[in-house]
Amino acid sequence: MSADIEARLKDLEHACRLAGARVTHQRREVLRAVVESSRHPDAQSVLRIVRERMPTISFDTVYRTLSFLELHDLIDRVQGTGGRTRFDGNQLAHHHFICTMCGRISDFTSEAVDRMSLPEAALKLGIAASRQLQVYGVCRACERQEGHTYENQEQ
Amino acid sequence: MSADIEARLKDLEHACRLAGARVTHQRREVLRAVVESSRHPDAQSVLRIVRERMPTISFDTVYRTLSFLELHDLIDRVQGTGGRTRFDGNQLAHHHFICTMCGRISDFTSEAVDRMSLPEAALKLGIAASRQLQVYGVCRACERQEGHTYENQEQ
DNA sequence: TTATCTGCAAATTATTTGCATCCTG
DNA sequence: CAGGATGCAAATAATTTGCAGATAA
Repeated sequence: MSADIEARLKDLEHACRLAGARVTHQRREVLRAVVESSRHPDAQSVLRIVRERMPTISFDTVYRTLSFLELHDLIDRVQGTGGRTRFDGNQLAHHHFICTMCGRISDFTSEAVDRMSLPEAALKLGIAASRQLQVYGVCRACERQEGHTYENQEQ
Repeated sequence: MSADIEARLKDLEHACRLAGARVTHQRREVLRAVVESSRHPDAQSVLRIVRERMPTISFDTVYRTLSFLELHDLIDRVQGTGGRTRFDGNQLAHHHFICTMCGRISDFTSEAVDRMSLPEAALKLGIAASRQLQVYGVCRACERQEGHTYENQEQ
């Protein structure tokens, strides 16, 4: 899913131009970090990733930039299991598999879900704009771990 | 959705007995507040509601109790639009309509979603245990407001 | 009784903000 | 050059925790 980062940077430039905002290195790097990671990183992870290329960036700039990118529809804010807000750079329609053991969020697509008509009950509530299915379960990695619970990690 | 609160209080007693924990007034009232509200309240709202019947309850007890109830599968933790964690007392399979304007979360059910088979892509990620569809859009109330935007509330 | 809970206050953790300086356009 | 952006440090907001007294079983 590490998408076409160049195209996404173009989108950033476009959004900045439209907003009369500036295309800074920080904005580029934060966007790159979120888009290139398939882990749906939280602000702290984004800071860690961006610091590899730009050691001087600060935490508050990361927060400000993430909000800026979200405001201009370049990334989404999602919530996982833990307390921290996480960010999603995948702008294509997709759904989430959320591991209830490790908190990992993985993307998958489903035309069936995208296309299915919503029940009356939902239509009555308002005008729907988008939808996302969240599937909760145990991911492959944790599943393997779990099988060995009795050997290496009680509870 | 204000369900059968008596049955839910029985569940609480059962869970407490099982855990060797005590059935306190605070636990009863916090559970009642979450179950009887269809608004998916955050901790602050729960505090406000519970204080009507129990003026001395403190914020930290609310937090501790919400965690206790979640741990024993009596309520769920959900994330809405804002930053705060919200709680869901509806234990039946259901889905959410989330208003992107006011943040209101409303429940609806859908057998179609509950029963549909997941795509290969999702099955490959791990063992799915449950699923929930999140529909984002504008709720009826905000829809009405929006129509009058130009008259009463610019932006 | 007696181990568990609660309320209080203080501690953490996550996120936001004021301000002087810096950098993009 | 000039106004928006960054980095620093300090402020808020949300949530958690230690402890002594209160309470359910």
